Amino acid sequence: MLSAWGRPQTPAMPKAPPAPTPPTDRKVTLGMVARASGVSPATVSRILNGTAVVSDEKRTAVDRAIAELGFVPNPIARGLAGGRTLSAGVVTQSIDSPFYGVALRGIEEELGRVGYRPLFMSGHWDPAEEHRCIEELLARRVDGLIVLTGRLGDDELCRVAQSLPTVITGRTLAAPGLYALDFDDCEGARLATEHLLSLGHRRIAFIAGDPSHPDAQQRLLGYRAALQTAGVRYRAALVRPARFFEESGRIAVERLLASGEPFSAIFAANDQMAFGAALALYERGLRVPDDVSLVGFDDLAGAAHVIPPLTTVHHPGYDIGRIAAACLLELLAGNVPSARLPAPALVVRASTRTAAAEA
Amino acid sequence: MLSAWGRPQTPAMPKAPPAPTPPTDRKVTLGMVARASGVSPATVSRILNGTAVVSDEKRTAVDRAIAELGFVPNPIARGLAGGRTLSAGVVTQSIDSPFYGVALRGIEEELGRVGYRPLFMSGHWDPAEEHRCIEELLARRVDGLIVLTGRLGDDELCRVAQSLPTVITGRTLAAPGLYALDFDDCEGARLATEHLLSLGHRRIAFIAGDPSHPDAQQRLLGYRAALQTAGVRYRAALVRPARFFEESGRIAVERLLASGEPFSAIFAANDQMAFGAALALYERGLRVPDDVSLVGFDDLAGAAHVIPPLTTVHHPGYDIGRIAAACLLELLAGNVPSARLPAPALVVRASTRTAAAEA
DNA sequence: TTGTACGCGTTATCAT
DNA sequence: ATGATAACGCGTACAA
Repeated sequence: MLSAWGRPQTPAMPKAPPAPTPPTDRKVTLGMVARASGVSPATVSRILNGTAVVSDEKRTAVDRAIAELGFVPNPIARGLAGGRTLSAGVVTQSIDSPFYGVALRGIEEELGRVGYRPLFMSGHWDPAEEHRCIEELLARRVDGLIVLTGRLGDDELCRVAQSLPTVITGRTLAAPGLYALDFDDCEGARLATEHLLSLGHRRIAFIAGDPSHPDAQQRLLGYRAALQTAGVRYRAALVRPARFFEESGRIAVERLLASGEPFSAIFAANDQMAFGAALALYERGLRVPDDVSLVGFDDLAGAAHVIPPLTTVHHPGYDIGRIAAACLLELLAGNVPSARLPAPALVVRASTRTAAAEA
Repeated sequence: MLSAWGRPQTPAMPKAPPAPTPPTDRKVTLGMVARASGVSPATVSRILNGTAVVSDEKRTAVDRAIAELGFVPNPIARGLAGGRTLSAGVVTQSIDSPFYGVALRGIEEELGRVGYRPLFMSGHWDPAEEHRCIEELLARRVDGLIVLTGRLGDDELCRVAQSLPTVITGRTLAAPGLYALDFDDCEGARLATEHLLSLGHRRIAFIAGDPSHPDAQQRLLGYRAALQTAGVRYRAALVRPARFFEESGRIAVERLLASGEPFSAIFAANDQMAFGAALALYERGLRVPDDVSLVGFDDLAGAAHVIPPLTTVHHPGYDIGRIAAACLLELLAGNVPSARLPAPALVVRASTRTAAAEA
């Protein structure tokens, strides 16, 4: 292995061929194909779309012409004439979000299987911006829409869905043209809290995320539900709002520490805040999990490789994207989707352990 | 702060208005605006595009009609007629890459300032796939192209640039219609290594990244250059290839440890591998920075919040995206871009310290 | 300054 | 089964 690095050598060329390079001249139109193969444009179109039965001889002639000229249909013209653009609008919250990123990948892959392309736009958790995104997407004549959670009103979503097949994640909602895919955040949070409780923790702090955020609300509910089931009193002083980023989680824990309120475990409403929480503890000389147990939520790609590897609730971003896209495709095909999201599952790693004897 | 969580209350509504909701009926065409305002379609078009001077009375009449009807120009039709789609193709490597993600955000923001939209496609570091992405983007008639690094041959890139304004990052290249934005990876790696050397480290391991990856090659060069300048012998046994992911970095360090080759510091060619390296050390009971100093490359969003906060080379992904987009816009406007990328800079955090006395 | 007429590349609706 | 012909919504010569 190392030898390739130790001594000079001819640069390792990537092994893919130097590009197939068909005559793919741009500007080859359907009309040119028609003329070249001695048929009418309509026939070429029919062959391309399988719209009608065409005689075999014409078909082969056209196929040959297409190959020889390197014809590529123009989606723009297709969109104008046929009303389909083979593209789907996707409203995400931030194109570089570590969680939604994998969802976008799922969407891209699933859509790509049938020639559809996603058009991504970021709403930044702002209803007004999300509204603008949708307007723009509508203007660009996307064939369908996927909205990843977001804060848009249910009513507006339903309105949009009337004119455009729409899949929404992160909420439960039913309307014509709309399909909702809800993840059970509450149950996930319950699992996380229950895990901590089963390890003997009783004073479990909760870094809650933005109170106006629907996911955050559900996770808080799950936390409270688990506490209640276990007969552990809910203490408002152990619950800290934050803003879903590392720094925010860190500050929340610093304040918690400063407040003097005792706790032996922390459940953060997402992994990023959990990372920040871990840092705050570290800076105070507190060790995870020996002094404080820590659980996150999302199971980001990095969660398995932080120190110590983070126990967290698996939030299947990739599947969410893939399934949302599959459902949109169903809607576009005139079918009624029936797919559902996987249930949340706890991933136990190294950031949690049994509680020391407690007061 | 906490009170909002502790007791029930009316749910905090996001403060944005419930959507402006103009009469925005879809299907309002330019022709309808023309009729409604008593002018010709051409005049409406001219007003929309500022193509010619129009009398004030007609202009106001048209503006009013546009507002009243809620007219939105159809980009599809615009694309067909005018040849411009107001969209730019972006070939990235993976839509969920932690590094390129912020670059995409930069692109999205910069392009959005002038009404342009990015069309993202993932090439997955495969020249054949990148080729397909470009074909698809060409078919969709994007006005320009941004390619984020990638492995496509220089020759093919130049060919594409002849028919489509193109900005490429991660290499130096000049051709008509093409603008290249190269980041000095070599210098960045030199800075990192130099930092370690200045702290007294002499046996510095290098987790190198994929040898076939251009960035990896440059970073190796920088590492060697710094060593040479300092008169420290290059040891092939301290250099380990890996694949730019956490797990890969972890395995590389495990092997390094198993090899028995002594070292007091590790420089990883990207942050993700550095995270993996830190984990491998942790699992062996080795502490960062007390036992081993660690430096990464990229300065990912998470680098400041891992334990301990990672010393790393700042790789300005956001700026790269923003600047690439700005350059493409220049190209589109017929100008010659001249922007350059910021120089690499070392960010010293808590993962490095002076070397203990060495053998 | 403004309007007319045509074209962009494709699909859809008629005929045949 | 196939071919004219008319949209699709807009930009742009060209003419006025």
